[in-house]
Amino acid sequence: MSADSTARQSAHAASEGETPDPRIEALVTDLIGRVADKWTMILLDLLEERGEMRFTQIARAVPGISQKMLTQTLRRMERDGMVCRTVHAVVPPRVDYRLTGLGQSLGEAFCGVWLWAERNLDHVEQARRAFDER
Amino acid sequence: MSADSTARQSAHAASEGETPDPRIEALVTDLIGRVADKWTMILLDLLEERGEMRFTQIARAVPGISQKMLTQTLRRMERDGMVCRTVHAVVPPRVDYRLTGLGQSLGEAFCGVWLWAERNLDHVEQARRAFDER
DNA sequence: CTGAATCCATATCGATACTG
DNA sequence: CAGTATCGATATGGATTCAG
Repeated sequence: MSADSTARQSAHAASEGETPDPRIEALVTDLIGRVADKWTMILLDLLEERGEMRFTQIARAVPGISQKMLTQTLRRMERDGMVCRTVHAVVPPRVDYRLTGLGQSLGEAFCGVWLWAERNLDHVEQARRAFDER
Repeated sequence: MSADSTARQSAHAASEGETPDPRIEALVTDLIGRVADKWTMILLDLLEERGEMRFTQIARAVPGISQKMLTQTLRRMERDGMVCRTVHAVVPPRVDYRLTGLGQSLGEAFCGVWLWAERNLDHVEQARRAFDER
């Protein structure tokens, strides 16, 4: 980690310990907080793998999700500029969702986390069992 | 994204659309859900930047966090094998926290997400304003 | 089919007070 | 100093119902 963009450097530069310029920290934190929830990440991964999908198709591909959370998550992703929503004026209604360039770039950024999770899954579960035995 | 580990491939291989082997999906999802919360990510970043830190030191370095959440997050990270907790038998008490190898590797995996957030912060805020004006 | 709206249970988090 | 315990407000998420 230890991000080395100019923004983050300025946030840590001044007096090192005391959160010198909280504004950027706060914004980044907020953004990550929004972006890093369970469903957003799953949808990001799904849409990157499968390209354009319609509502019901997504719902079927993500077993645990409720229709409410699906709508909510897609809306927020649309608002954040991650996905593009296309409404086809047909009956029955048909709405397609696909990642924008911004969404794709975020998906790529998260790729490392997915790989890490898959690779270290056993490791984490083992650590948990060891911890719980005390 | 589109993780290409053997685990994930097997999860998507069989019948492509219908979540063929939900077990691995569920575990990865769960793991990411735990790992990707706001405070965990911030602590991960902080400990990677600063190395070993003690409790109060961390609390001061993370302005928004409550003492409750700090303890809770550190405990969960310890349980998941991300951080190592060292209690020094002195008075007043002194407890040091540092990332394990597992924690470091996760921090590195998240580095890309941090950089993305910093780089695309303006982009996202602009997208939100555009969306909200409708 | 694609939602929006409502109800309700639970989880989360911050504030506060107390302890070894 | 480094926690634990508790309370209350708020957020979150699922189930259900209704609508264009």
